[in-house]
Amino acid sequence: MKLSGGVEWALHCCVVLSRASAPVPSARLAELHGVSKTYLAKHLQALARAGLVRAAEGRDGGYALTREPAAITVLDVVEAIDGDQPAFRCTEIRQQGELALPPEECRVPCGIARVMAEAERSWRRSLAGTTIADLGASLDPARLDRVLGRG
Amino acid sequence: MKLSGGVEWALHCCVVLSRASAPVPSARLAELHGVSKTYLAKHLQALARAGLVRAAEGRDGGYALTREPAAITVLDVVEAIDGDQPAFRCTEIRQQGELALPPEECRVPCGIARVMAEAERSWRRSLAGTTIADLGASLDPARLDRVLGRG
DNA sequence: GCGTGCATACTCGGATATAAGCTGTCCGAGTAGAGGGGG
DNA sequence: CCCCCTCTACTCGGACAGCTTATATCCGAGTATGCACGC
Repeated sequence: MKLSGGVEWALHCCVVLSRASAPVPSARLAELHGVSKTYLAKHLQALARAGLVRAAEGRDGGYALTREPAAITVLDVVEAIDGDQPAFRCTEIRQQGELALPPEECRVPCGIARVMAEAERSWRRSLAGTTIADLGASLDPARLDRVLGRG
Repeated sequence: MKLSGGVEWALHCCVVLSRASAPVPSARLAELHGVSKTYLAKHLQALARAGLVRAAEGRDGGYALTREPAAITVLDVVEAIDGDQPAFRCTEIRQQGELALPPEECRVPCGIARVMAEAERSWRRSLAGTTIADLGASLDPARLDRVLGRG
């Protein structure tokens, strides 16, 4: 199991945006973090599709958060980048092969699927317990504006 | 994020092995579940490398569990198939680019990495709370032996 | 009748092709702002 | 002095290759069993 590397980039970008006083272009965000500009742009598009950020076009445009940082959880960002499909997908093996169960015994979900789903719920609940505001608390807005202003 | 499809196969196989009275060949396990024989064999090798099952060679050989089913957790199987590396790997973005932090401020792990690691711990803890014995409770050993005996 | 040796068929194990998804890149469409000209 | 038009430069957005990883497969090495033979 591997999480897309873009998740880390997107989280750092959201933290920066939460403390920025004006929209920040995607190329600028890439420079701030030392990552690929074009590839980061792709992930920012995903954040925009999920409704977490809004793109301002034209000169002096860029990305900005659509909500208060305290209203955006880490889970929101992870799902925007990595998709909201569960990591484990039950293929109903219990109904296949020689050991197949009759359909009347398959009204309730497979026990294996239940365990995996419950674990993912724990994972999501944990991620939803931290917001962008929490992560951005240690970032000095003055320092950010100074770095952004020079650009 | 996507979990290897082999995890589901491996879990079902472990449940069968926990209720079987003799070693079961990999080809037989594949027929029981209606999946690819050769590919399942690959995953069973992974279980053997992890020490969860033991392969008996030669005629009437096959796979058997090495421990009591109650001593094998779902997490053990997941890590055997999918690897024990964390899904999120911090690349220390905070130390790269124009917004890089000085090394003396990076003694403690990055806040983002901490959140992701804690979520994975919750996920693993949940998976470790169920054993193969729990999953196999609903499988009738008599029926299994009947299906295996016909082979 | 019993022990031994052998042939056999069955098992696993690793090395090998194929497909999918993530990673990374490029160029075109659209827009907000700045500057110049006219009223 | 104010308003309007144009022009430019900058932004995003989707379409296009490269590469690592997961998926699926094949064939060879090794071994426990069953049988035949000799004692």
